[in-house]
Amino acid sequence: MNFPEHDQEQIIPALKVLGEPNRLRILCGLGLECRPVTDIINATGLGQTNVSFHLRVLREAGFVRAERRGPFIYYCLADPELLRILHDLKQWLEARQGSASSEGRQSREPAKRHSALARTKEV
Amino acid sequence: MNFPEHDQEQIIPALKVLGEPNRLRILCGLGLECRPVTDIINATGLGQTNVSFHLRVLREAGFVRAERRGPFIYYCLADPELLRILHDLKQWLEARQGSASSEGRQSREPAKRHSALARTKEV
DNA sequence: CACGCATATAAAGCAACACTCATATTATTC
DNA sequence: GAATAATATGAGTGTTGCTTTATATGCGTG
Repeated sequence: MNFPEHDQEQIIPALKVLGEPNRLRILCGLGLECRPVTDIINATGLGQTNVSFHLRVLREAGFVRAERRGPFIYYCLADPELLRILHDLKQWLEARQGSASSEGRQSREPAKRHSALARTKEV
Repeated sequence: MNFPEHDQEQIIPALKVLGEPNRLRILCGLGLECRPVTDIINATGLGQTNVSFHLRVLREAGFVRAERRGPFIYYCLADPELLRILHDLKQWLEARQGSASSEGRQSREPAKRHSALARTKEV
């Protein structure tokens, strides 16, 4: 599978939106039930203005829907299927956690002199 | 499906790493083939230092592997399966694009007086 | 229609992060 | 081992974006 730039540009805004802790918290906190903003404020402990800000971002990205009922505005997950995708990502990360031979740097092997034969080594 | 905070914290760093355009470009540009840094620099047109910076982030996040071959350091996708997950996300976004009744704001309906019956309306 | 509650918007402050410049490290070749 | 190529690291700068303070809008009730 390959991933042309056109497709990349399509998913980047979504990744940016999802990559913010408070925003993801709000999103996942919604679950399947619609909730008024006040509930979200209480559940997260964030400021009203801040929640409103993040909800706007989530709304404009199409992750949540908003509908007014009387004086309240209820927010809902636009499509619970999104959680499945996030779940897939989590699974993948967990799976990699075990098999990651070198998690970034190191490889504290005895340096293994460059013998012109063993020309490949992890960094 | 629900998504506890513990799981959220797990995927947020990954989302942050993937949500940066140049980084995603580097990652997807790798595809399945291992490439020396110079190739990446040429392919992307980014500065050497900048590419090196992003490669470090990708490496520490476990998205790419690095191995030295002589004077070059080759970078590889750690697991092509990741592209499948990104592809899923793209599919989901495309699917939503069509069905998104209100893409953020508006709903320019005739305001429909709050008749105590029709108490629900999109925002 | 004035008041109160629920939520949104605007503007300003501040922190995180991407990018660049200068320099260091590691490996190869002569 | 000095010179050169490939890549990494560190410090400084600018931008993006989260947060907050202040204010506005919309809806229900008396």
